[in-house]
Formats: sequence, C-alpha cells, structure tokens
Amino acid sequence: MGIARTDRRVRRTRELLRRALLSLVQEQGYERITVQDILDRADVGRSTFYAHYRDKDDLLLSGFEDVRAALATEREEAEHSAGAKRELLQPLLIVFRHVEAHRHFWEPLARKGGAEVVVRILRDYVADLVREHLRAQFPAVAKNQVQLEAAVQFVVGAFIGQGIWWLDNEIPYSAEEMYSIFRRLTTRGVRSFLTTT
Amino acid sequence: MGIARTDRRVRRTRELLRRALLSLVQEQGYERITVQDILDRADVGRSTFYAHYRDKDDLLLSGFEDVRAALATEREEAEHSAGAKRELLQPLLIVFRHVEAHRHFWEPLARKGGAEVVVRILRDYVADLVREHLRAQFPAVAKNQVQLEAAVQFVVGAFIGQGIWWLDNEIPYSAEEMYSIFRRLTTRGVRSFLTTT
DNA sequence: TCCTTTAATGAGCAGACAGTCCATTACTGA
DNA sequence: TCAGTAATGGACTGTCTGCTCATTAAAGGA
Repeated sequence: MGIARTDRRVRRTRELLRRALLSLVQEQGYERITVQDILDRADVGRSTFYAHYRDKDDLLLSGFEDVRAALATEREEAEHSAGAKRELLQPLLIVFRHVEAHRHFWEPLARKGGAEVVVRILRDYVADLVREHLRAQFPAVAKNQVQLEAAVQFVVGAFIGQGIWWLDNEIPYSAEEMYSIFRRLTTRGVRSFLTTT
Repeated sequence: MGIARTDRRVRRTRELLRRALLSLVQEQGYERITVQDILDRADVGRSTFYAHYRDKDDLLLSGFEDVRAALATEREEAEHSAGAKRELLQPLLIVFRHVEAHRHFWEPLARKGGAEVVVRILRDYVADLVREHLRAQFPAVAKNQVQLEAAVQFVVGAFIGQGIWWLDNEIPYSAEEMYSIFRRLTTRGVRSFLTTT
C-alpha cells in the first residue's frame, strides 16, 4: 500500500472536483461559487465531496502543494542555468514568470471576488523567500529582527500590490518588465525610479 | 427639512446599530458577526435594520465618511502647522497617526477575520493620496501614466503591508517611527535602509 | 473469476443565516 | 391634537452548509 497507489475511483473523483472548481473560478470568480455549483459541474454526489474535502477552501488549497513544487523546480532550474545572476530579488522573477504562465488561474483569484485565502498563501510564500534572501544579503542586520521584518513586510506588500494591479488591469508588461520595475523600486527607491530614464 | 434635521428616532436607531457593530468587531472581529448578533446587541428589530442599511457591509461603510472627514481635517491641520515639511509622503504620516490613535478600531479590521471591504477602502484612499503627490513631485513622468501607476501601486502595497503587520503583531513602534521606516524604504530603497544605521 | 473491501450515491435532514413582508404600536413634530 | 412616519416582532421564503445512512457499484487481490 504505497503512497502513490490510491484507488482509481478516488483519483477520478478528486480530479473531477478539482477541474470543476477551476473552470468555475475562471467563469465567475471564487467567492460566489457554492459547493452545490461544484457538485453539479463535477457531477458528483454531495456526500462524496465531504468525504474528500472539508469545504471549498480545502479543495482549492489541496492543489497548492503542486504550485509550491512547481515553483521550487522553476527556481532550481533558474539557479543552475547559464545566465543566473545572484541577485537580491531574483526568486521573485520566477514568481512573476510563474504567475504570467498561469495567468488564467491567478487572475480570477486576484480579482475583487477572488480568494483571500490564496493571496494569503502566496503572501506567506513570498515573505519566506524575501526574508531568507535579505538575511543572506545583509547578515549584519540579522540581529535586529524587527527592522528586518519591517523591510520584509514592506517588500512583500509592494510585490503583492504590484502583482494584483498587473493581473487586474491587463497591464501590457511582461514578467521580466514587471520584475525590472519592481527591482528598481525596491533597491533604488521611488525617486530614482521616476527620474531615471 | 435641512440635511442635519433627521428624525430623532432615526438618529437613535442608527447610533445603536453603529455602536453595536463596533463593540462586536472589537470582541470577535468582523467576518463572523451576523446580522442577528448586531440586532441582539443593539436591541433593535430585524426589519428596522433593513430599513436603514442594505447589509452588514453597508452599516460598516456608513461610518466611513466620518473617517474621511477626520483624515482630511488632520491633514489640513498638519499642513498649516509650524513644522510642516513639504515631504513626498507626508500625508501618510497623518494616516499612520490616525491609525495609531484609533488602533482599537483598526486592529480587529486588519486581522485575519477582519474586513476586506475596509482595507480596500483605505487602500483606495491611500492610492489617491500617493498618486496625487507623485504627480505633483514628478511632473515629468505624468505623461507615462502606466509607469506612474506602477509606482503608486508599489508604494500603496508596501504601505498597507507594513501597516497591517504593525497592527497585527503589536510592534513597539510609534506612528512616527513607522513613518520614518516607511519613508526611508520608499525613497532610498532596501539596501540603503538595511545598511545605514 | 470470485469475493471482500471500499468508494460513490442520493435523498434527506437540521441548523444557520439573509432578506422580505405586514399588521400593529408608538413616537414625533407641526 | 393629530397626521405622518418610524419601530416592532414575528413569521416566512429561500439558500446554503455539513452530516447521516442505507444502497449500489466498482476495484483489485487471491
């Protein structure tokens, strides 16, 4: 009874539910979706749903290990690649790229009626990235935890804010451009960003 | 029939409901509060509630004209005061101060089970402030609206992120200190912030 | 192929909550 | 005093969640 060998029926049901949720999210956002909607779309019984997931959020979140894994892989590839720059915020470029590649997935979640849960998860994920990298780059301030954390929260807030804006307004920037803007603002500050060509 | 002269009963009811909501928010956050809770606390009939407000959000938001007005006043006072510096982000100091002064009100709204609606409102408010000031300070970039907006969203995200962190973690910084940190990060960037004493 | 195990099913049920309605009561302000 | 208007409570509909259980169907090992 290995981990990978699950009952075919279980796999089928979970896949159906996941697909149903994703398609519904793309059509009408996340919040207004009801469990019944998912059931109808997946053509699955009510009791079946609750046999697998606690609630709507649980179903949505269940897919997020995959996302984490994907991001980790992409990050690793980028680091081992040829032109890998050891930059302050380099991992965030990967995140921008990931979001761009799965825009159809992230966009409805970032919108008004989107999923607060998911944004929170991404936020924490990014916070870990940023914290780790700031600590590595500025070991001297590792003592003053609070100051470091202030910087982390600043950077994460800015990142998420810019990201949501990007998704929500069909801004014609590529992931690379977004990253470039973000990097300049973060490292050099607003004045430099707005006055330098 | 002036604007100010409303029926005494109307004023009474609205006041009761508003007070009830505020006290409940401080006790258990916003989201889990039900209309029935508010009714019980205010000792007001169900139909009465719906005669005045569309829903819970409507009641909460109804108090926000007051907040806007208060902020505007505080902003004006600060500008006309003696040591008024014409700084890039000076209005945001006022916001920090306001939040600090009404911490008991803002804190539960910023928390996990807080009010998304309200954060959104504050976000838009701050965005207007920042946009206006960036436009004034850097008239040259007013042409490139998108670039300006990227900076605005960056700054606003950072501000809200830092603010929520401040409220949510009992950080022992005053509004002035928070503002100082924020200002340095925004204008000079992370590197300067973390390496300068 | 048989047989035991395990999942899926669907219908139904209690409980919570939102929002509406209406006939009755009571207060307000002219 | 009195006409107008707000408050009241209680009932009612409708939506949704989370759970139960007896029944059916599929799975996969022997």
